[in-house]
Amino acid sequence: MSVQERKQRERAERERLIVATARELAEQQGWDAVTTRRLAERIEYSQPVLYSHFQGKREIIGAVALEGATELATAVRAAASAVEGPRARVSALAHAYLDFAERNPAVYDAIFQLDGGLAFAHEDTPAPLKDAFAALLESLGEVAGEGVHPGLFTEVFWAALHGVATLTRAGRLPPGDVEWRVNLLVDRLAVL
Amino acid sequence: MSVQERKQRERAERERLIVATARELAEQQGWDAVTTRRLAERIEYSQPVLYSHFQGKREIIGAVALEGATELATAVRAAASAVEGPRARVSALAHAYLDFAERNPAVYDAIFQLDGGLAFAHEDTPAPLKDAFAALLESLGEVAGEGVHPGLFTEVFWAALHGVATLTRAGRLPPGDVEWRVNLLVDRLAVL
DNA sequence: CTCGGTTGTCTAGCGGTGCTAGCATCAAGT
DNA sequence: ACTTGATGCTAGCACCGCTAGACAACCGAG
Repeated sequence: MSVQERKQRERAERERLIVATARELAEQQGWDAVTTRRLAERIEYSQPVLYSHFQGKREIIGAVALEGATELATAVRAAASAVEGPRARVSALAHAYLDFAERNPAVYDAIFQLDGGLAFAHEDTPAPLKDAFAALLESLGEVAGEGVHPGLFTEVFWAALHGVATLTRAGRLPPGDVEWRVNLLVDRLAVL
Repeated sequence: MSVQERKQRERAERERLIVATARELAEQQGWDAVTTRRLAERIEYSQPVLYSHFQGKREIIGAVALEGATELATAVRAAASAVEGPRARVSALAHAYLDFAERNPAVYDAIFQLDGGLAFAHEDTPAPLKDAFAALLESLGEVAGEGVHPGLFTEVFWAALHGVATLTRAGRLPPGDVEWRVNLLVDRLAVL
């Protein structure tokens, strides 16, 4: 028994190594550089080993996305709970969100831009993704305003943050003015 | 002279054919299906011909993006000028924008998601892109509110639309409720 | 302690990608 | 009519995601 357990442990360990290496490589050189060959070389195994853990590259991206979604949820909750009052909370949430996107661009892409084979907005959406949305909802639902469904309000506020995050990073919006943009979104969208 | 002119005309015609075919193929089967081989076969020339018109695939995507940006600007202006009053104008603009993104997903990606080698938010930004932003600014600048820079306001409003458009299409937001989302954005962000 | 069988990993290769070197062809200008 | 230059083609490079099949290492049974 113990032999099989050890092997299982080692296998799980190697799987974590694959995901961590893929993430590292993506952050360092972009997702284009994350090829199965390079990834295999970095973990010091041959290519087919990757396919004994994941169905394909898409599933590896998906694994990075789930890991990232968990961290995003944590970051958002931590920021929101660190301050008092709805205005400060929403503002802190927005900053935490944009900060995460800026500091982990590859992971953010894995979650929201790339095809990781993940389902969204269905009942079979993976838990980390649902939880990340829940983390937003916890703070944003409070400021939806009367007669506005908290979930729908959260979606719109989130979409606005997402737009700012992606357009900024893609060079479509000039950097800087983050503080200003967040203030505008919070002041106008949130009902305090 | 006339011979050279004819050749130049034919060459320009072929370039248009390449861009139109790339766009068509992308809309039909997605950008992944737009390979240089398939594209060459569709225009009934060999691959290297593509490279006598464009530096590479990226530049072809860029050409589709520029064409799309021009159309987007036109669509936005047409929608805005068709109605009276700031509220209706901004609402019409938002609908036109989201409509364009939904009906031309591949072109929208070429403009805003893919790497077409285009510069944004610099002085050497291609004219069609600057003009598309200008089209937004014309209507949105009016409702920025006092003390708020029209350009910065336009960027934020645009980012919100972009977020809604991309998240919806990627399945990250449930479809439907478009009317509702637009109303929320217009009512809260715009100062009427 | 040996021996089958299973389990795990690797080498090699398939069809595809973007891109290019170098050759053939054909038309224009002398 | 001949040369010359432009033009498009064939063939091939290095790389991609992915997989079949060979091979080695380890397990439990006798």
